Amino acid sequence: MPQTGHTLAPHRCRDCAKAKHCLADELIGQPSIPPIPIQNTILPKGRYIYHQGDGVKNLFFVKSGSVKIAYNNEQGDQQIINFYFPGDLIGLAVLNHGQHSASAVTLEKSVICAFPIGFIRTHCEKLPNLLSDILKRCDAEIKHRHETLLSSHQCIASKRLGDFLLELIVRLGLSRKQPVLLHLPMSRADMANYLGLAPETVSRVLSKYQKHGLILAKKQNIQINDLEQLTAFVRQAV
Amino acid sequence: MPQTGHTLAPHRCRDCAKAKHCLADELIGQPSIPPIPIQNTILPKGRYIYHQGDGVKNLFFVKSGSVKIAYNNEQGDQQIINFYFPGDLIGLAVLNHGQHSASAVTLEKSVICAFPIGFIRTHCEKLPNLLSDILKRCDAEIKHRHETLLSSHQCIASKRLGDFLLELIVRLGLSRKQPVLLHLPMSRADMANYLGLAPETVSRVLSKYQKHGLILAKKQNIQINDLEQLTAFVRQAV
DNA sequence: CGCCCCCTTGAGGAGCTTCAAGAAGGGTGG
DNA sequence: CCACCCTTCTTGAAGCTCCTCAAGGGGGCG
Repeated sequence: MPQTGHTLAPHRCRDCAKAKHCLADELIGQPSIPPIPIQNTILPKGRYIYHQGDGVKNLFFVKSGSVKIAYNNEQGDQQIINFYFPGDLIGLAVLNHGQHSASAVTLEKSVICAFPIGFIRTHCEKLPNLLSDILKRCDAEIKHRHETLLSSHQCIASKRLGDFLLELIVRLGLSRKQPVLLHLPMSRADMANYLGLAPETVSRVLSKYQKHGLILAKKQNIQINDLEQLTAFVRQAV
Repeated sequence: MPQTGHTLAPHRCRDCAKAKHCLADELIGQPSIPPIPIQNTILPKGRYIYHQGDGVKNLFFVKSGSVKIAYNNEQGDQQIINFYFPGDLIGLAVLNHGQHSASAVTLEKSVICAFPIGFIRTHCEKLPNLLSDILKRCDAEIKHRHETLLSSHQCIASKRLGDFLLELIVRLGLSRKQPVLLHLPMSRADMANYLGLAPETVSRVLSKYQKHGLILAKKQNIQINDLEQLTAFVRQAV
């Protein structure tokens, strides 16, 4: 991790309130495993966790805040690959790789935990749950990328965006008690880039939803009034 | 590998004419490494090498022919992820994974070589070149997926298709002496699905290229008359 | 020889983008 | 604390790309 953030005091996983939702769950109370040399860092908005091309040294656990992963090609065009939220692990599908295929940037003030890859490699055989958890997350990640590609090739804008909102509700573990209050840490431009749309189109679709009473969109905050109807619309749409 | 193909006689890498372009290159003449239990199979057109959801047991090397990788969602929609040609390795980015995230199907009569993953895991530390070759291929694969996603979100049909043709020329190692003769083993529908277009659009773009004298399209066979102009067009297009 | 599938071509229209202008919100400096 | 600015978001109008629907052509295989 670059020296751009504020590094907190050295960290013991057994003291971490989030350990249950983290890789480290299994590591707690394993006397045979040495303490993990965790870097626990608090980063402001817009800070790079790593840059595309950097060597892969850590897996990163999002404790709070949110992160976008962005790929840049030689012409300077950007493609946002995915967004990450508390409980997510960043850097998967790169466990074998020499360098990061894209950059990771915080979308808001975030606390990020760094796990040295070397440690995971060394101890994964003693910790079968650790490995199987990583594999499960990898599988989900790859499936997600296939799904989004399929969706961006075959579905209209309002379905893609609706799917995105519904997915966020699930991933953020929001209560389904209505109205659902959804905070979007990314800009309209980021959402649009991720979904393969123009920012104006994202605005228009949200306005359309609002006109039908499904949601109430106030910049970064979306209040979802009718989850069933939104779900029904998304299911039925192409 | 399913029992749907014709399994050739047990195979020794040192006898394989393609070994130089294969994982096995380094394995030849290593007395400390036991012989690889290679399955060498000849498959007709349209045969599955593996199905989505199957357990991952092998990496597959394409010795001849071609293969498409296709993801199917629960609704039965399909997304073609990539195409593979002689010299390519299938099953990368899954070295860590329990099951295949998509299906692999031959596009024509093909000879496919199966490397047991377990063997690779066991011996990769004794064979640094083997591992670094795999990592290099993985990196290229991930970068390729980012590029295609970016392209399908930002570029018009004729650029996407032109890029695809130019990429195939490079990947197939075709001589750049004009006219370049390019054989497309996949159907128009497969190309369209991969590029996120309608089959009719693929036809129309090829016709447009032909009208401008850049290519001569005869079903599966494309004769590229003016590689420079095609490249120039693709570079300049959005 | 005939069937079938794939490819091609045309016409029409839907959906999204682009361009442009205005509104709203957050941050900064006086 | 207020005024200003700048960025981001919204909304409108026009235009273009691509899709859908439909019909015709060609090659391969039985």
